[in-house]
Amino acid sequence: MAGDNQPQYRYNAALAQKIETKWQKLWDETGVFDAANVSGALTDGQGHHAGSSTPYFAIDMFPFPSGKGLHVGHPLGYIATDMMSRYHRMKGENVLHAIAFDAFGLPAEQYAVQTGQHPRVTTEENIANMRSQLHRMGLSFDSRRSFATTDPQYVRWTQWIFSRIYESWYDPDFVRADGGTGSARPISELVDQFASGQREIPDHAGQTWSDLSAAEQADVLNDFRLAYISKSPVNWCPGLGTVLANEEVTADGRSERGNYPVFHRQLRQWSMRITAYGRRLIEDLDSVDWPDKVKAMQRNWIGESHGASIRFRVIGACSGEDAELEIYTTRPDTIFGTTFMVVSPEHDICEQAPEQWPEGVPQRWTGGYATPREAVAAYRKQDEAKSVIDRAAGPQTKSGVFTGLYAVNPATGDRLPIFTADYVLMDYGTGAIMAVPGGDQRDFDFAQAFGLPVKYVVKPSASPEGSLDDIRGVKPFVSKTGTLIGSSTQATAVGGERLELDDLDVKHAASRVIAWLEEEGIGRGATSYRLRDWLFSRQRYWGEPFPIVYDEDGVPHLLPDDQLPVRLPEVPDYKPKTFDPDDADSDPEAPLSRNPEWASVTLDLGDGPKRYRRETNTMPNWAGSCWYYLRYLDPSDSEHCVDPAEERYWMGPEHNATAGKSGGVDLYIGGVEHAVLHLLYARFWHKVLYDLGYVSSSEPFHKLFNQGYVQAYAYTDERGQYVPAAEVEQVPGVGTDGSEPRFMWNGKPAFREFGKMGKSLKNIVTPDDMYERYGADTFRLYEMSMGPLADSRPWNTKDVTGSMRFLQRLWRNCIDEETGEAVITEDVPDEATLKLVNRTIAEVTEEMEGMRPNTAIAKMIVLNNHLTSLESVPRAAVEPLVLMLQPVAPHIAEELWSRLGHEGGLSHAVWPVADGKYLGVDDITAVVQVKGKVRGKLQVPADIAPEDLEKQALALPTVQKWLGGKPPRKVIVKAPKIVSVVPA
RNA sequence: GCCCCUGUGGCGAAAUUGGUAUACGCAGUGGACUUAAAAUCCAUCGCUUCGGCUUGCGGGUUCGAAUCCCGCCAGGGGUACCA
Repeated sequence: MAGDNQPQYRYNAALAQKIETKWQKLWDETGVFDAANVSGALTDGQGHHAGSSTPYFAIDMFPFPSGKGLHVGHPLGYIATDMMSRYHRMKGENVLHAIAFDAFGLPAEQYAVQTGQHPRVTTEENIANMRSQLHRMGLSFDSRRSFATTDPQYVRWTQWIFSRIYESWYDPDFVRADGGTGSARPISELVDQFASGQREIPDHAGQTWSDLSAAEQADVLNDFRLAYISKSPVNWCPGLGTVLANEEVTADGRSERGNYPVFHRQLRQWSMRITAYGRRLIEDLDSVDWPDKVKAMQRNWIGESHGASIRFRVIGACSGEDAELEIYTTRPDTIFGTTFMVVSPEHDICEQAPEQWPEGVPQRWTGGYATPREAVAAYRKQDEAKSVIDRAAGPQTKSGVFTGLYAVNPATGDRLPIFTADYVLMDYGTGAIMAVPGGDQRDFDFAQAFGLPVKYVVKPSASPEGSLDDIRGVKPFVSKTGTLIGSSTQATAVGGERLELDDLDVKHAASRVIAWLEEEGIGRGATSYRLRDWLFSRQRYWGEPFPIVYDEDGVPHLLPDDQLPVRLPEVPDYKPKTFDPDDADSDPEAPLSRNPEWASVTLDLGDGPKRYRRETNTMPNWAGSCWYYLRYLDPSDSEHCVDPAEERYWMGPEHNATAGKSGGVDLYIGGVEHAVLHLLYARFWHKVLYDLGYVSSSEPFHKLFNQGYVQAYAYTDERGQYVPAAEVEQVPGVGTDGSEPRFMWNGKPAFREFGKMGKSLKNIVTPDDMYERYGADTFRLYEMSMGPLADSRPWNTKDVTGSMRFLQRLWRNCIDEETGEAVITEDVPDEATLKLVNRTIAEVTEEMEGMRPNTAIAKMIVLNNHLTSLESVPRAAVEPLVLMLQPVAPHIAEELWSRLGHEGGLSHAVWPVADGKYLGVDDITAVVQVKGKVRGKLQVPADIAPEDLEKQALALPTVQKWLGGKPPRKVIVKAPKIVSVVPA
C-alpha cells in the first residue's frame, strides 16, 4: 500500500517499522524498563529507586507457549497492562512489569507427541518464537525477570512450596495475627499434640503416639496434611490417560481438554485440602477489587451452604444393632416431612444390607433381586460403570433400590425405609439424605417412582389460602404437571408433638430444629461446601515430579530441601498411555513409572542409605501458575522462593495506596476462563504461604481485570466450506436499507458467520500481519480504541486505517514530511487551544485512571484534529499530546519527542498536569426545554443567576410559541445548563 | 430450570451516572490535488411526508429517562440430581 512517490518522512508502515525497531533496540540496550528491588541483585532499576517511589506491580495471566503462535486477539490484555505500566511509570512510580511462560502441561505434551519431538525441545522453540512476537509489540517488560515454569530453578521452588504444604495441617481454632481464625500450621505442632496426649489420636483411642508404628503414624498424619494421598472417587479420563480435577471436567461430564468422557474411579491419588479454606476463600473476596462476575463464580463454585447434620438410628443392619446414619440437610425444619432416606451407592451403610427382604416389601423396591444384599450389590456395580456423562445427563428418571434397612425419624418416631440411589452423591455432605418429597423436587420424583408417601410440612407463601392443619397429610402444593410448587423463605413450617414449629417461618424453624437436635444429642448445625479437595496428581511426563519417595513399607517420605529439584529423567519415552475413551475399566499408568532406573533410588534421608521408590505421578500444570507472580519479584533467589522483604515491598498491604488491606498485585489482567481454576488454586496456595509466614499479603491479586475476547467473522462458500476471510469482499451499496450485507469470494457468494479466530475458520489475522501493514503503534492504538477493554468485540482489519491516520496526522503536525525536521512554532497557543489542551489533559488522565483507553484516545484525536486546523502547531500544545500518547503508542511518541529536541527517553518522562486556570468555562450553551424536549438554546455566562436565566428562557419566541400564550405551570432552573418549562 | 451480563446509526462505539442522544473511528456521499488511480486534504453523513420522530418491545416514576422501576422479547456467559 505504500506508494513509491510518497514523501520520505511520511508516517507509513515502512517508517513506523524503522522507528519501532530502532527504539526497541535502544530500550533493550539501556534497560529502561528495569524495576528496582529493595535489596539483592536487582536494585539498579532505571530512573527509580525502591526507597523513593511508590511500587506498582502490573502483570498479565502468563501465556502458555503454544506452537500455533499468536493471533491479534491474544495481545489485547498484554497491551492494556503495558499501557497501564507505562502510564504509572510516567506518574513517577517504580513499575514492575514482567512476563514468564507457563510451559508444563497437557497441551505442551500433546504438541510434542504430534511433532515427535521431546516436549523440552518444542517448548523452548515455542517460547523463543513467542518472545520475538511479543518483543516486536514494544511491551515494556523487565527482561531480567523472565522465566519459564519448566526451568529447574523454578521447579525447585514449586517442589519446595509443595513440601511446605505437605508439611502442614489446618488448625481451625488457631487465631492468626490478623485476628482471623483458622490457619495452616506445621505438622510438627500436630505431632507434638499427639505425643503429649493433648490431642486424641483418631482411630487409635487409648494408644500413645509412640505405640504407633511408623506406617500407622504416617496414616494418621495423612488425614491432616494439606497435601495428602487418598483412595477416593476421582475423575478418570481414559482418552487422555490421566485423572483430572473437578475444575477440569465440564458440566456435561467431559474433559475440558480434548472433550473425552470422564469416569468416576476409586483410585489412590494426591489431593490438596483446599476445602479447609472454603470459608476464607469466600470471605476474603470482599477484600479484593475484582469483577463481581468472577467473585460470584467463585462463591458459586465453593458453594457454601448452611444446615444441619443429623444422626438417624438404623434398624435391621446385618451386623450389630446400633448402626447409625448421618445425613446433611439445609432444611432441618422439614424433618417432619421425611418419609424415606437415601444413601449414595458408594455409602458404607450399603454393606449392612440384610440377607432377607422385610415383610411386605413392594416388588418395585427390590429391583427384582432375591435379597437386599444382591440388589444393592447389583445396583452398585451398575452405578460404577456409569460415566460422569450419564450421571450428568440429569434428573429425568430416578433409579435406586431398597437396602432392606430402616431408619427412625427422631422427630416423629416413624420408621423410614433406606434406599440407595445415584441421585445422592457420595462426595457432598455425608453421602446420605433424609428425603422430604413434600419439599424437594428430586425426592418428590423418587417418591413418585417408588410409590412412597408424601408429607407436606411447609406452607409456601405462593399458596396463602389453607391453614396449617389443612396441609398435614394432604398434597395441596403440586402443579398439574406433577412438579412441586416451590416454597420460599417466607413459607411457614409445620411441626409435631415433640417439637412445636407451627407458624414459624422457615428460617426460624430451622434454627429451632437445630437447637432441639443439639439438646437431644443427635445432630448439630453444619456447613457444607460444594467445593471438593483439589486432585493434584496427573499421569503425565511433562510436569513437576513430586518431592516424595516411598520406603519398602510404602510409607511416603518427603525429600529434604537440599535434594531439590527432583528433575525429570531425560528419556525418549514421554508419551502418556491413553485408552479407548469409553474404556472405563482401564487403569492409569504414569509415564515416569516406565523408567525403573529413575523411579528406584538409593537415598540417605538421615538414617543411612536405603532403597526408595519415587512417586511417579507429576503435578498438574496449575502448580507452576500458582505462584509465578511471586517469582517476578525475586527471580534468581536461591535462598527463598521470594525474599520476604521484596514481597512486602511489592505486594504487602501497605505497598500502594490503591492496594486494599489484602495487599497483592496492583493489576492482574487475563481472561474470565480462569475464574475458578487458576484464580482459585493460586489464592489457596497464597493463603497457605501467608499462614506459614512466607508472604505478608493475604490475597495474591488485589485488582483483577478481565479483558474481552477479540472475535472475528468467518465466511463459507455455498457448500459450507470456509474460504479465506481476507479475500472476501463486501458487495457495495447494500446494507443501508436494512437488508443483510452480501459478500463475494472469487466471484461467488459467501456467507458470513461470527465467532472465534481460528486456523480452521481461515480468518486468522496475526500481529505480524499488523506490523507489516501498519506497524506496532497503530496495532496497539487500534486494539486500545476498539471499545471498552472488558467487552468482546469483532476484529475488522479495515478499521485499523483510522488509527493509522491519527498517528499520521499527529506526525505531520510536528514533522515536515519532506525533510523530517520539526515544523512546530514556539508561539504561545491561542486561548481556545490552551483551553482544549488543558481540558484534554484533565480528561485523558481521568480515562487512564479508569482504564478506559478507547475514550482517552478519542479525546486525544479531538485535540489533534484541532491542532491540524491551526496555521502552525505550537510546541506547548502538541508536547502534552505526545506525552499522553506514550502509553499507547510508545515508539512514535519517543521519535516525536526526540525530533522535538528532547534528550533522553520518554518512558520516565512526567505525565502532563492540567493547568486549572484554563479549565473554567466562561460562556456556556444553556438548553431550554419545554415538557422535556429541547426547544431553544442560549449563550450565557457560566455564572449567570438562575433568575436571569429563567427570564431569558421564557422570553424566547419558541418557548412562547410552545406555551401558547399561557403562563407556565412550573419552571425548573438548573443554572447554567438547563431550564425546563412545564406548560399549564 | 436457576444466577449474571448485554441490546444506542450501515458497522465498532460515546454520553460527566437522571439534564443538548449519536463524541471518536470505519464505511458511504460530494469536492480539491492528479493525465489517471492510490495516498492525502476539505466538506457532508440517524430517520423524516419537514409537522416532527428516534437508544430491542410495552407500561410506569419524573419538569426531564439510553440511564431508575415493573412486564415481555432477543443475544451472550456461568451453573445444574450439591440435599
